[in-house]
Amino acid sequence: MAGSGQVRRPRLNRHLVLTEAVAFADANGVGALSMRRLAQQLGVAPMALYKHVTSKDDMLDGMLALLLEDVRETPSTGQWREDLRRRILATRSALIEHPWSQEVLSSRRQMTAAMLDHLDGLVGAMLQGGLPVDLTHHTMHVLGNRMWGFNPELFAATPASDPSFEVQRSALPLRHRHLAEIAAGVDHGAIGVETSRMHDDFEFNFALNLILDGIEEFRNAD
Amino acid sequence: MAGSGQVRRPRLNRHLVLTEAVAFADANGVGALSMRRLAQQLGVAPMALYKHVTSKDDMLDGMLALLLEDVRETPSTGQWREDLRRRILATRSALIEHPWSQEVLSSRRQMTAAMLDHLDGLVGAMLQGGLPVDLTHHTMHVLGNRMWGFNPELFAATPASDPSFEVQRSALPLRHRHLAEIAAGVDHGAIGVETSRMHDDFEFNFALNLILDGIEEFRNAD
DNA sequence: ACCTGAACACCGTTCAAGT
DNA sequence: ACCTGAACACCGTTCAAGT
Repeated sequence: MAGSGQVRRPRLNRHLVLTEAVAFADANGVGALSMRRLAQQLGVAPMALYKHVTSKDDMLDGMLALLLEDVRETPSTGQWREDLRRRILATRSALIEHPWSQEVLSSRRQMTAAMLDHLDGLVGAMLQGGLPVDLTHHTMHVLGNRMWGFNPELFAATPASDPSFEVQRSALPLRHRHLAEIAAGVDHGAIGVETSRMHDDFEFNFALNLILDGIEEFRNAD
Repeated sequence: MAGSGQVRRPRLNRHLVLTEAVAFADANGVGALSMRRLAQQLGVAPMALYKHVTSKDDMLDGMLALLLEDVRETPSTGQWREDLRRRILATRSALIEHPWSQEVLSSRRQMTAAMLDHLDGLVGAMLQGGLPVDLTHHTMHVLGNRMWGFNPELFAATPASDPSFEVQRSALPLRHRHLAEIAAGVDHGAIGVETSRMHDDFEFNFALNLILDGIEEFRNAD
């Protein structure tokens, strides 16, 4: 007679765990999302989840990947501004539909494959639309915050001491050609902490001046 | 002989708790910051903290307020672009010096007094520099992400059902004149959920077009 | 007024065990 | 191959008590 949670239990798998986790976070917020509560909702012992997800962090990364998957299906028009606008608005819609995603995104310390795929799609839209490489690079920085809703510089700066840094860099051309292409523009030798900070500062000021100049023009046109 | 943690204990107070919490988060990240560990570092029982801080959330808000205090001291030049640039760069420096702040900011669901003070200072710099009210309003939205490092729309949208909404709104003119001034520009009757979403959408697209137009100009000038 | 100790209801994750 | 139960080392916060 106890009608608590799910009655059917259609055999767990990663996708089911992730979709259920997304639904739970949508309904109750990430703060309330715990492995134990999610397991209970799935009518399963807490440790059953760990067969399909290596940790809670892995689960959170998987949840974000789920959101970004939808965005990747945005069709291409061949015009970079229109393509870019559509993709960015699609990303924004996804993040707004799942308000917890912003908080989760800003707590991640590593770029996941899903995030890199997503960025690569954006860069691809610009390059295929004929935008020069250097301007494409700048544009990614200008738009960074506006897509994710947080500052990507903070985790683009993978410390050089991290051994996974070199692996990630060498793997770039294979999975993310477009990212590799704009990275080649700045990659003279190793990027130290100082250099990378200088680069970030440059990009930030570029974006800031762009915005301020635009506003000033509006003002003078009035 | 056990040299664990602090030896002196100069009587707890709110400021001491907050500065120590900031130092702890700087050193170990917010993930590692717990009431128990902070108490241990201060050489005090966990519950001693609760005399100076009402909850962990209150402590996190206090920590952010501490960072924003420094920014408020930015001197004024009378030129809105220069004043704005300085304040934004000062904010950014503060957030970068304390990397945990972005994550904490994006987990807050309410604007605190400290955040409103900060925004009010920015709006004040623009209005006093002669920028029209409506353009000042737009500029705040364009710059939103770039200051905080996340999208302020998400928590500017206080639900109308929240009783504290009206209180906050009526208290605005007293503490935050400049914010009240730009709010008056859109505040025709109550702002429902639909209207506020439409407004956010408009601001988002305004910012996006501004950036894209700026980039396009760079491209053509090449 | 300020701090303590024990307790409550939680966490993520391990390990050995079940089927 | 997939799931369970008990256990470990944690959480934030309450309450009654100490000084």
